[in-house]
Amino acid sequence: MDIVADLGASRLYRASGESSHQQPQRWFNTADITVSHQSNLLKQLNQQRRQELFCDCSVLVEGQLFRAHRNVLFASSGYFRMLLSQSPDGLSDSVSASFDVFSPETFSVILDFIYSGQLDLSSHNVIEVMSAASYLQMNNVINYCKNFIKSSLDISVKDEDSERCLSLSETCSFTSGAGEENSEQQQQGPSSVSPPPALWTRDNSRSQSSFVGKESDQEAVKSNQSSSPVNEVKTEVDELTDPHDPLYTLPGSERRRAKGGTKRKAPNGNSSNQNEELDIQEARAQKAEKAEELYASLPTIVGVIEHFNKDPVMRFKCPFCTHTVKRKADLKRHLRCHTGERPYPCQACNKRFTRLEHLRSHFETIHQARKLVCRRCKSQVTEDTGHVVCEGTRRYRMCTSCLQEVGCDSIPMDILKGSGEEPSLLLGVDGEEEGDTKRSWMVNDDDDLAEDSGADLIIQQVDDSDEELQ
DNA sequence: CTGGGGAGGGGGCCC
DNA sequence: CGGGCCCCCTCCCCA
Repeated sequence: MDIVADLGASRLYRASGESSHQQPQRWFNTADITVSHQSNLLKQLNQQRRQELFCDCSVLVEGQLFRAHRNVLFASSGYFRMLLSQSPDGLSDSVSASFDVFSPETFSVILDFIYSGQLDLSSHNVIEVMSAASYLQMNNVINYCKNFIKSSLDISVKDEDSERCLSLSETCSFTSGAGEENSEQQQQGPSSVSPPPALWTRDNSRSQSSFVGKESDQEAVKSNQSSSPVNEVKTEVDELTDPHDPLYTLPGSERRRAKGGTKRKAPNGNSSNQNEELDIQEARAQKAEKAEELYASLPTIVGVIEHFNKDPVMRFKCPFCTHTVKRKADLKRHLRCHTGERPYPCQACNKRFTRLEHLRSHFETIHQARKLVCRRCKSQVTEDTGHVVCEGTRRYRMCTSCLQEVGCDSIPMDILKGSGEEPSLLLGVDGEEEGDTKRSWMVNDDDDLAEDSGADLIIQQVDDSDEELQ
């Protein structure tokens, strides 16, 4: 039976054994038969593996021996493909490959996937499986893990497709076809892998964000510089940089775009907005929780050895991308760009940051007018000559002459309503610091105004669950 | 349309 | 290991 059109939508087989240039006698669709055949074949192979029949290679993982078929491994893993093709006569029957970079349990999950198409993922093993898959260059497994993680983190699809929001199930099993991973699929990327239902569609649109482009570029460069098999696997960071917060947890470009697009969001007040806020907060809390879970479950296998000038250097590999860092703490910091976690909210404007230093910088620049530069003429000012101008929660300095030119009349003096208090620094519950339609202005000659007026930076690392609720 | 500046994000590394 | 600093990059806004 000759395959005429294989793997296409219509699997057409010729019943006769004629060569292709001859007229076919009859055609029939054998898609069902094919699926059934593949399934049976895989089942047979799996049985053989379990009974150690015809197993022609062995894999040693931390002392535990796994028997398998080299052709199956070859077909499933880029790593094994490389290994087997380097060896002149393939792997010998003796122990052929050994790994210490992941656990036997993890390899067992992957081997089961290779032989069954079933990937037994849980929140406890997903990172390790993903990292191992990265090492073994199994893009489809990586993609499933990414989807799994994404489904864990992507919990705020409340806008257009809230029904597709998925909470993290403790354990789930993704199913694919055979454990194949051909080069076509690698090139086609994630879209070529059948996604778990309802997990995929949304974020494909995000994959074109510029944030992703930036990182992808960087990673591409880095991976080119590395000879580590781990780093040869190009994963698409974007699917994981899954922002769910409408504003603050978006990756840079999108967030700014959203910020610019919705430019100055309306003051809070109506109930739908409040509900939305609550949703956002809830989503944030869940995201932070999942991020913590991820951090907690970070396995030691993220450590990889790279060689610089033949000196082995221990580095920690990001399970989401090809980036490696020297220190685990740096990896944790880096992971925030994947998890979207922003633990440092600005008390003045509620903007959130991934790092304390960014928050501090933002606060000093935006809310404390620390820059001794006239905003209008850009000239250097001193604490004495630079008058602090307040615009909403935003503060900056203007030199005396610019202030006179602009005229205090043109600067709407702030509506303090006689309270004598700083209006907009009262925890900025209006949200975005520039988001007020009713801008509050004031000129203050007190250089220490910011410090004295309750505008101190209150550093507060939150778990997202209960802050901003007041 | 374009270039400059501001703001934010991320990496490396020192303390 | 966390905090902090420096640097670089990107994006957006605005003149």
